[in-house]
Amino acid sequence: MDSKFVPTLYEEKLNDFWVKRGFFEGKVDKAKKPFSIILPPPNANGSLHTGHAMFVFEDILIRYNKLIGNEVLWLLGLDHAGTETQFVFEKQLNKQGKSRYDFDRETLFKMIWDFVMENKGTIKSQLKRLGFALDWSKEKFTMDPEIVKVVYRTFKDLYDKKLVYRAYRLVNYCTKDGTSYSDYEVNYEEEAGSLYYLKYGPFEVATTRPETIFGDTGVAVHPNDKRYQEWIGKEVEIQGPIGPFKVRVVADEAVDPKFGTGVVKITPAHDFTDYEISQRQNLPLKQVIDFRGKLNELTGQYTGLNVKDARVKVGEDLKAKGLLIKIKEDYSHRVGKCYKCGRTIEPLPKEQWFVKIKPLADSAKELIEKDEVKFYPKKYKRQAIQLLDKYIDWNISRQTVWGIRIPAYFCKSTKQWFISPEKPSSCELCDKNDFVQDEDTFDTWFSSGQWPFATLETEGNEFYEYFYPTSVMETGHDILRPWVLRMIMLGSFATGKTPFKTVFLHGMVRDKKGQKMSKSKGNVINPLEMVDKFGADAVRASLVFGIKEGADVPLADDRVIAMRNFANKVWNMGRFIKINDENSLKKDAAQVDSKVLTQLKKEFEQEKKSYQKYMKNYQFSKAFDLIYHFLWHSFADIYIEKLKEPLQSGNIEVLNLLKELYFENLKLLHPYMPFVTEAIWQEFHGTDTSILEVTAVKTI
RNA sequence: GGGCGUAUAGCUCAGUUGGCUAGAGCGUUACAUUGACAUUGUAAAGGUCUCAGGUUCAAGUCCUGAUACGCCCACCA
Repeated sequence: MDSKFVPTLYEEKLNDFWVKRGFFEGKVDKAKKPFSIILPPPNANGSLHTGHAMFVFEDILIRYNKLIGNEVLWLLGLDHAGTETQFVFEKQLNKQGKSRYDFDRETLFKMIWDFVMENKGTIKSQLKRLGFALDWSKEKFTMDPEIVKVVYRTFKDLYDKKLVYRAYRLVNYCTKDGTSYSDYEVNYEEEAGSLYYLKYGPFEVATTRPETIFGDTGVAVHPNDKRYQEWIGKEVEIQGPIGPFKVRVVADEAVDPKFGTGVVKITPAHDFTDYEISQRQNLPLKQVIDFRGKLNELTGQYTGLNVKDARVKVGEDLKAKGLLIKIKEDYSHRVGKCYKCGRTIEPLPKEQWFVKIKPLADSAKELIEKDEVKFYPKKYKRQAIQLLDKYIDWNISRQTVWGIRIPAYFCKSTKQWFISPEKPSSCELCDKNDFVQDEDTFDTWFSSGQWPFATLETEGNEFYEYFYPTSVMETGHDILRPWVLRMIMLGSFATGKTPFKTVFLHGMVRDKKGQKMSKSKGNVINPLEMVDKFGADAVRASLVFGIKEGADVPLADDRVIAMRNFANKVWNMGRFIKINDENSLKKDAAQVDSKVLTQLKKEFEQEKKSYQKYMKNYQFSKAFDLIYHFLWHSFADIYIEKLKEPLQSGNIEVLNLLKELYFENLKLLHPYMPFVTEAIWQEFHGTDTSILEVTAVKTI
């Protein structure tokens, strides 16, 4: 054995060896207990980032379960990541001075498809470099035809059970990306604006958006506000920039009588609160801003102006007409921004497909409350329930080309929608064939929300029955709501079962100072560079060592170096034992105090017991800490030192005990540091053997 | 405004149902060793465990309150 463990000499070789031996190809084996994890599919639009390195927790679980003799499956998959990917791709196009409008739908789709296929390869090789024991023989992609079939089936089932409906309502629309988004793809930011106080018929109102005045269809006051009782229910005439118009005065609880004058102008088409009021009060909806973010033909001379310019112009013109009372400058308020491009989100009315959430959320809640799905760390159970309580209907339509096209067909003669995986041959109502397919694609989360059962189904019924529900869903706590909860909702809807028995949520990877990584801060670390420098074992272990489960973890050189040193220490323990193993048996060997051996055995038994307990409770950091301290500061620093002389003089009892306990510890350590442990194993037992072979494992 | 979380050594973090003479990694200091390992060993310095009350024989650990920071949710015309 070398005097140092050099990761680069082993990593690729061992990875190939594991794949070749098929250790992690999931098979139906009724004699064994199944243990399955579905990899949260990385977005196939770039390369691996530090967050993906946290999948190490899944690898620990998979390797541990393999070692204790379970049949494991860690299913590899990738996500097409609809709007995300299209956004990334369009940025590339823009660099070449082009835009998505330069291409027709089919061409654009094909271009993105090629782009994604290229990235898929990159990501897979990166996952492999981290030593992840995925089942490389069964790769899934969210746009695989078999997956799409399942997604279509779920959509139809939801529709048939009245849990999908089409509605014309306000959506979050990004006029730059040209698509609507769901509610939490909008980030609210504090922004300084101007608050305009307007003369508004008999009232005075305050607004940050005077340009929406053309879409006003009502004016609201609080029902108990004594100042305005006489007006409620009446129609009043308002002087506007392009002449007078009439609105109805309504009384609504949503109005805060203490804010401003206690009077609100209602623009149902361009403000969410106003939209809700209009629904309650039966006020008409009048769209005056189009999907490019410009004022439309209902705004007279303002037609074609973008929102920002129109705001200033309308303000000026109202002032000229004596309708502007005052402007409060530097008025700080919160504005919705597109989470991708940062542009202000425009609430616009649009016809879209929605999932009715309440029944789905209720059944998901029940599963969680009954612990059919368990959460680690435990605090997320309560958080999950709270989030489910607040879930609102889910807009699943996206106006992007890249995605799974919604299988909905509109019959132009009957004006009816039909849900069907393929274009219907004729209309059920009119017998004509006059269909047009919905242009939109599904929200990515609609397909990834079906991931566990959809992927397993494509492997056949027996396979599905064996591995579903999966054992653990391990992912970042940031996608509890958009992904984990949706999987529970859609999974239980489609299969009648929870898609996974346990949820384990890890924290975020930070830089060495504990700061969030971001391109603008320039503190982004590429995990693969760390692997190049220090080895995969070291990078993996550094993400686990000394960090409470679920907490954020700093990815820092000194932490990785410490783990590289540990790997080397373990290697050298083996080297020392091996050197003496080759000396072997002498008759005049030095004797040893048997108490030392008893003490060593006892310490090991305790270590093993605690290890098992920690692994069972998902306390990965503690289990690792245990091995770290036992191996380094007991086994090496105390026992090897104490037993050095007997060992070197050929005491076979000592040699055998040290060997046995050392190998046992390699097994315990293997889930955390697969490469160094396997490399050592092979140094002792030959390169055609593996620590992963069940025959090698007797005592964990 | 609602919810959650965190405050422990210079830095990054552990500390399970209260028993701690409070630990680890990195850093610092001294010494040792090229004898499995300098990616090493031995030892040392360094903490009124954010603050104020309370429960208890006993509190970093439980309760109440305060302060600071972080996250999630709702979103103000």
